[in-house]
Amino acid sequence: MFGLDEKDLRVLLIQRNNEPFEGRWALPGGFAKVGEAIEETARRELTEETGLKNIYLEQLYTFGEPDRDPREHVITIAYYALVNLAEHTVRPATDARNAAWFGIDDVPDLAFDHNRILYTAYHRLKGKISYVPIGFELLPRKFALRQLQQLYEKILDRKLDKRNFRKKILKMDILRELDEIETDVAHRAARLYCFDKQAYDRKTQEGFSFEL
Amino acid sequence: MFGLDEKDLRVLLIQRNNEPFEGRWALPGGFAKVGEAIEETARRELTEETGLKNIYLEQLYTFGEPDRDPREHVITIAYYALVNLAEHTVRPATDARNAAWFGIDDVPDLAFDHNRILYTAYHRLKGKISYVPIGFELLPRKFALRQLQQLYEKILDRKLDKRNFRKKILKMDILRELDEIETDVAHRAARLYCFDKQAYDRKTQEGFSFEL
DNA sequence: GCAAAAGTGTTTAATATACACCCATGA
DNA sequence: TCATGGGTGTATATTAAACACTTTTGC
Repeated sequence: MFGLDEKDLRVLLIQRNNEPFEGRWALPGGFAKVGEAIEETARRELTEETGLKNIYLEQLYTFGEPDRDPREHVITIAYYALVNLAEHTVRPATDARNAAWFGIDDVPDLAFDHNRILYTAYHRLKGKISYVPIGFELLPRKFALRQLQQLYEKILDRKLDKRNFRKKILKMDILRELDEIETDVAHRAARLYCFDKQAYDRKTQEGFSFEL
Repeated sequence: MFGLDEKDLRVLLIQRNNEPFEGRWALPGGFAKVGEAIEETARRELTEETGLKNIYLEQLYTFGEPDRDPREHVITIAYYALVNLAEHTVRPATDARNAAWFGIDDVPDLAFDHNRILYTAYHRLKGKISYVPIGFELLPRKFALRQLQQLYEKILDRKLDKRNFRKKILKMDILRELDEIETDVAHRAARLYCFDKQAYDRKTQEGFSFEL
């Protein structure tokens, strides 16, 4: 689960309170139930562990080496989720487990092969954000272009030119310019925009493809 | 499993001789063993059903809706494979099951949700072939540029300009020009090339990225 | 000699890149 | 009044697209 705050791309980790790897940080997750669609399992676990519903969720990859779990052969169908931290509060599970957001560059040694899973997810996010408009899932519904640009800069890990970035994204015609501006900023307030999914879907059907 | 002949992109199907869906065509596959890495399962099944080894194999997606299989809740971790039909002969499994190559546009109603799985695989192939050099897996080791172009035309399902295509692919410097030409063709023989994986890997490390 | 595909350059349009200043606002 | 980010345009370089003829070879 990825979230974005003013500074960093962050990942939600949960501290294990059972063996194996007791005390270690790990990705949130749990076991599937027979008769439950696997995406439902992912959503259920997500809600149980964070209280979040209706957020962006996508299957990542399935990990099935026999020694991933020291107890027995466990197959993990990994999903990743995107959430905007400004508008969703994570309410950790009731069962006393410690949950925390870690900056993507400050992630410790995790339980099992979770560092590898996380790396795979970050890699996917990095690749996908340039050709599918999923970045908006990490921002508040109404955002300034600066926020969008910083999001891309953080995830792609390189600087972008302000004028070129604005030109390109606005020319796509998939942002709706709102009659609102930022509040509570210590400088000139920026105009707010929101992602226009209808426009995006329509244009996509007509052959348009997002690219940044 | 995808293969390419002179005419078409083809898919290997196997006719079921057990319930459910007895007599229907289906994607090749089988059950995983506890203690076996899932990619190993895929490779083992591939070899058992076709005799093929050492071919390109990549995890596709995991399908886990509870009603996919009328008998019980089965989770399928789908892989797709690419093979060049000119240099590999498919030797169907010994157990009397019928196996055949179908043109991608002539695939019948398959067992289970296999049409959906196949569609997902085709979609992945179509998307991936433009930015990862996996197309070469479908061609003989030595090939003419015409063959490569036709491959792209078939998979992307649109015509490409001959001069522009050649310019672009040759400029990448990832093909090695061989001192050989085609034989047994009823017209002027074309120069043969092979994919230079070393060069590709080196250039990739230096920041190059394939795109067609 | 003819059918079939190989091989080859140039022009034009579109897109990407590089780059700097004035403006509005809150502290 | 100063610090901070908002907002804007142009020139240049790069890349993509469109387009047609001559050459080679086998039959």
